[in-house]
This record gives sequence, structure tokens and C-alpha cells, in this order.
Amino acid sequence: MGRHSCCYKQKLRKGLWSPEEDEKLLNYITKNGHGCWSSVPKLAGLQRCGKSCRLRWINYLRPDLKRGAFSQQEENLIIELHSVLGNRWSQIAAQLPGRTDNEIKNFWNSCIKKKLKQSGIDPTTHKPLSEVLTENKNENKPPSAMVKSNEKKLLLPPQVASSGPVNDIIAAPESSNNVSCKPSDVLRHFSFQQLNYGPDMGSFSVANQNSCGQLGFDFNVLPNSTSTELVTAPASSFSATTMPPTPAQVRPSISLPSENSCVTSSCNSAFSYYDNAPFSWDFGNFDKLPQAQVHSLVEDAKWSEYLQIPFVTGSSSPEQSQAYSGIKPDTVNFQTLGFPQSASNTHSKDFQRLALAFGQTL
DNA sequence: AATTTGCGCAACCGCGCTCGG
DNA sequence: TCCGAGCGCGGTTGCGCAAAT
Repeated sequence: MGRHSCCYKQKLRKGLWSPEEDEKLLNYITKNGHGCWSSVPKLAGLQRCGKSCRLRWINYLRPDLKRGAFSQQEENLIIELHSVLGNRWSQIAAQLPGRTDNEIKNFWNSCIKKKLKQSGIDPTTHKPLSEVLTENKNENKPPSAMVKSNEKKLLLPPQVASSGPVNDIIAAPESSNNVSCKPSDVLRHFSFQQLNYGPDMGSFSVANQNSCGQLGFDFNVLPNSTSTELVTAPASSFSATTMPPTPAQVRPSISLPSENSCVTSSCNSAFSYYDNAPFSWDFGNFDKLPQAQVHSLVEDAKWSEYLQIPFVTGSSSPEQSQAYSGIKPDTVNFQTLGFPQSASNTHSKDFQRLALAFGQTL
């Protein structure tokens, strides 16, 4: 299992690529594209397996690769992303144009890890080493470096599996007492207070504050949406059948809590616009919502299907937002939108964990 | 000068997922 | 529904080079 049939064939070369092989592969793909990788070596006249060709192209021959050392900005971004994504190198690489997952992985293992340790930071948890050691001692567990092989077995990443409000929410299936919280039920609690027009001439969003002071939702409707009537309708008309659009229409997001929900809403608007998604919504103030209610909400099938690709908004810069969302924001418009300049670090971490938890469990 | 050690990086390996027959 | 091929990802290996002994 796992080994390609082509690898069993005889006379396939392995090891370093020669300049002649590189030239053959480069010429072939430049002229024809790669198409089916398994057929590339034969068509290109190479004694390699398709997998090897793919790897060589992606990591070395691709014309859009950036060569040379990582800049300080790139290094900072990698550390930031790793704190959120863990060892998801391909996702991290997606935020660094011209860099490959392999390159970043090597850079992390050979350089950044060392630097973080020297600075007294645990590269796995991104917490101070002293704190990590204390936690491990208290929990009677070996240091993080020693539990590496067990990480794969966890449904949630290590930082999510720790204690804290978010983890309490995720790990509270027994807490579904009397609360029945369908999307439509939650939505009826809202009183929509503001209508904001975005800078993209036509997109607008509804910023809301919920009437019970517990959970906030923002709905952003963008140009060419067929459902613009939703934002002008009273809150009570939102229902599970009209409000959650098809998954294709929806870009789910989890935003950092903000003092000003209007600002948060604008951020989402920007994300959605640049991703051409007609809708987005965010969840706010999770910490103020009864855990059972959140759990019910997450458990609800209609919502969970929209939570499969979470991303976190509320970053303090376009670079960060791109890092979190995977979407390239337009810098000018982003600034025009009044992106929040700061967010509670505690909340930030909790919501990052929540996003990861959704991605891992739903 | 010869050998050993350490490091960075390219490439491989194994696994899981998706998709089409 | 099952199965196999293809693909992508993350972990690991091992080569080549430079520094240290």
C-alpha cells in the first residue's frame, strides 16, 4: 500500500537529478504541461517514476519558485502560521509565494526550531519552555518533544486538547441538556442594528449585536448575490431553510471577538469579496455563550457542513489575514475597510484553536 | 593532510484521500 | 459498493559540503 506501481518497474533511476534529466522534464512540461504525472516520465524520456518527476518539478524546476534565503518577514510569517496550523507545511507554503512545503519544512527543522528553543520557546506549542515543562510535570506527561509520536493519534492538535474554554466547548457532548439551538433559533435572537456599505460598490454587510448579549453573527452579502433581500428582511425571517445557502455559496469564518462588531463585519466582507463568495458569517463572543448552546450549534448538521474549511479573521495586517484565510486581500481596500489593529491575545488563541478544532472534528 | 562531525537540503517513503471504472 | 490508480502530504533518510578535530 502506498507504493506506486511504477516504482516496482525496473531500471528506474533514483537519487539526485542530473542537469540532463532536469532539462528533459523542464522542456516537456513547458511544452505540454504535466497532465497525468504517471505518464510524464515516459513521454519526457525519463527513467524516473511519475512521483519523482512531480516532486522535482514542484520543489525545483517550477518557474515561479523563489530562490535564496528566507527573509525575516517570511520567517516571522512561518512562525505565526505554525502556531496556528502546526506542521501543515503545504498550508503554510500556500501563504508564502514561491516557497515550497519541503523548503519551509526544512527551514523549520534546521533553523527556526533551534532559534525558538534558544529563545526559550517550545517549537511545538509556541509556549515558553518553562510553562510547557510545568504543564507536563503537573499532568505527569513527558515533555512535548517526547510525545511527538502520539500527536497523530489525537483528534485535535495538542494545543486544542489542553484545557480552556474552547476545549470545554468542544469536549462537552454531555452538555446538551435542554438547549435546542438550531441556526434559525439563534438567528431569531438578533436585533440588526447597522447596515454597512463596503468600498467595493455593492457589497454590504449587516453588523449585528444580539439581543441577549451572547452570540453574534455577521452576514455579508456581496455583489451578484441572489439573496440580497436577506439583509433587508427582519431578523425573524431568517430561517434554516432560507439563511444557510448552499455550501458553494458560503465561505465560513470564525472571527476574533471585537469591541466593535461593525469592524469585524467589514473584515469578513473583504474576505468574502476577494474570494468571490456570496456569503460569509462569523461567530463572535463564544466565550459568553453557554457551552451547551455552542455545542448544540456545532453539532447541528446544517451548520457543521459549513464549518469544514474554517479560517480566522480579525488579523492585524493584510499579511496576517492572508496567512489565516488563504485569501490575498487587496492592501488598499483592506486598509480602507478599517481592519482592527489589535485583538485580545487570549481570544485570538482561543479562536485559532476553535478553528482548528472545527477543521479536525467536523 | 586526513578524518570526523554537523548541518542543510534534496529526494524518498509510506500513508491517506479522491475519483473513476 | 468495492477496488485500484493517481495524487498530495508529512515524516524520514541520506548525500554532499564545510567546519572542526
